[in-house]
Amino acid sequence: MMSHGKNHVTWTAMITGYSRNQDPLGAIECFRDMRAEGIEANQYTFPSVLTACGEIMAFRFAVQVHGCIVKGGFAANVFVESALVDMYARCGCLNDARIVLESMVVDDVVSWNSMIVGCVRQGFTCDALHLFKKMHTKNMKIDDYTYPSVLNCFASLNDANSSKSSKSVHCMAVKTGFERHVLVSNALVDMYAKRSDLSCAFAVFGNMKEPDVVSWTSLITGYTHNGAHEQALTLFCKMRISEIKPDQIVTASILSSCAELTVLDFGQQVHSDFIKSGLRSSLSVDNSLVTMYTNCGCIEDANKVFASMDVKNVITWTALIMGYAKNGKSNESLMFYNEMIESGIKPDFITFIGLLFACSHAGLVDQAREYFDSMANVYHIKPGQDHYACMIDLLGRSGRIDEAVELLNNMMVEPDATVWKALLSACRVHGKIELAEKAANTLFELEPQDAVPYIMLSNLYSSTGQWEDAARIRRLMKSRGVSKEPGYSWMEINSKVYSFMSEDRSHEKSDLIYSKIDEVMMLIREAGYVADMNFALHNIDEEGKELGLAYHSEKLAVAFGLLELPSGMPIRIYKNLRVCGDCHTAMKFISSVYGRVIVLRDSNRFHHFKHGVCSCGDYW
DNA sequence: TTAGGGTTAG
Repeated sequence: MMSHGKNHVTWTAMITGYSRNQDPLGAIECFRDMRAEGIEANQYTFPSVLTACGEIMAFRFAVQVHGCIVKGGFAANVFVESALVDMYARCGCLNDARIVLESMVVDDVVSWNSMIVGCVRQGFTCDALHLFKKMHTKNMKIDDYTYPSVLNCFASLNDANSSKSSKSVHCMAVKTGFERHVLVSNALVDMYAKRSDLSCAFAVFGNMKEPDVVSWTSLITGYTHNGAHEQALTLFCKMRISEIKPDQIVTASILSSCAELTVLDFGQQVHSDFIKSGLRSSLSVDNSLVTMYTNCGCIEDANKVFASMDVKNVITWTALIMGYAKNGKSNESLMFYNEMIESGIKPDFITFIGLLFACSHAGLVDQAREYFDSMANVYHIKPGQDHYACMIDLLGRSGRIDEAVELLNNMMVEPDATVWKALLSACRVHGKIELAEKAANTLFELEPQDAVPYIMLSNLYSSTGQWEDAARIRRLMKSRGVSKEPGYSWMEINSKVYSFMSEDRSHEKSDLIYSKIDEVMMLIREAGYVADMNFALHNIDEEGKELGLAYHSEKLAVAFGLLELPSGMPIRIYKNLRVCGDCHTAMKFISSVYGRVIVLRDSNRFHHFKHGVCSCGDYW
């Protein structure tokens, strides 16, 4: 008897409804109720319920459904079979999916598409491509669902060997007219962007009649992943002009570029526009916001976002751990790590980079050792070059050079340039010339065009008065055509960016800035500042050296800030290289003499100067 | 019944 007057058509309509409205649990419940009522499912019911199972990977229930299908005699229906392939593929059971696929009498394009997607999702790109080739040789129909999955394979196979094949598939799509489908062009833009072929990505994008938010996102993240963050921001603005509304995905992506560029104004605007849009926030948007705010030195705002999050994952916690460490709050950073573990979330490869970074900037050698050992022992994560570099940096800074060397010699993998640079930098701090020479020579071979080791070694010679050796290294550098990235500082005042090079006189208010510096230097000298000649690296007389130090880019910037910003307002300065020791000391004095908060973000971390003290505890 | 874009790292 049919209860409530429902027949199998009504039940099927309900199940399909739940399934289409992305309520897989509802669909499965409904299917159960239908069975409990004694009503048999048919070839229309099974595909819907199988889709729901695949959606939430309800594998065991799905196997029972498969049993019903066989018993009910629906196993030879092509719709049911393709739904089975899709369900098994989504549940990660590629073998079961393959068994169903191979038992089918007809070559059904939907089933083959599902199989290909399943392989791609599980990372079996070669199998996916093999299936695609087979479809081609069998002369099967290839449709607008097939292309995106296949192109996705080439997106993840970013090697030179697959370049030709990826272009052939693109040609096929053009010849067969499928390139005109938005999903296919989007997959093409994404594929080229992920293969770092931005000109091809841009060409496909440019040919699109109506690029949608996905097309824009693919292009924007292409620029982001290739380090072209400014261009990513420009594209985002163009997207807004063309009246495409940003969604969660593109918002998360652009905020990560804002974080990278530390453009707080832009990031805040993206944040408020997103709130105004009325879209619900997502985990990735919130994660990007936490990173953006901590990277811009706004711990409070990052905290607000963090506190508002109902769901947090390892990325959220890692962003916070890293953010606090960068802002000189290592103890809080480690506290968050403990909270993360207590909440049952496991750290990953990157979490440990953050942890070691935190330890490194607080001089917590023993604790770092414990974390480092726990990586392999507790979490079975193999330490990478970055982790070794952090440890060597940490040991070096705390004067344990021998332990640093020992760690380097016992590495499980061949040390790369990152690790040698950490050792070289440790030598710089502790004046270990011989070891520094060894590290620098290794680096000259590993990365001959990198200016950093030349500069470091030359500076080390200068600081010990070995001017001849310093000059020799500079000549060597010049003869090899290596050029140094010039140091500069910049600041944003009323949405305008002002940048300064060392001894820069190009600014329109140059005279005022230089007289302000003279005043600053005089006042801080009275307060006890003494120039640190270790950082004056020219073989000139003492007075000349001191003048050179006074005109470092960050000092020019702070003088400009004192002139332009009302008293009581913090002065925020960004620098592309690490702050020098002398400037660091000077900033402390300036913060106390002028009663100003100075926030200086260098290439490594934040320094918050207040009342003569820096948040880094002079350890950076 | 099948398809596309994302978040943490010196």
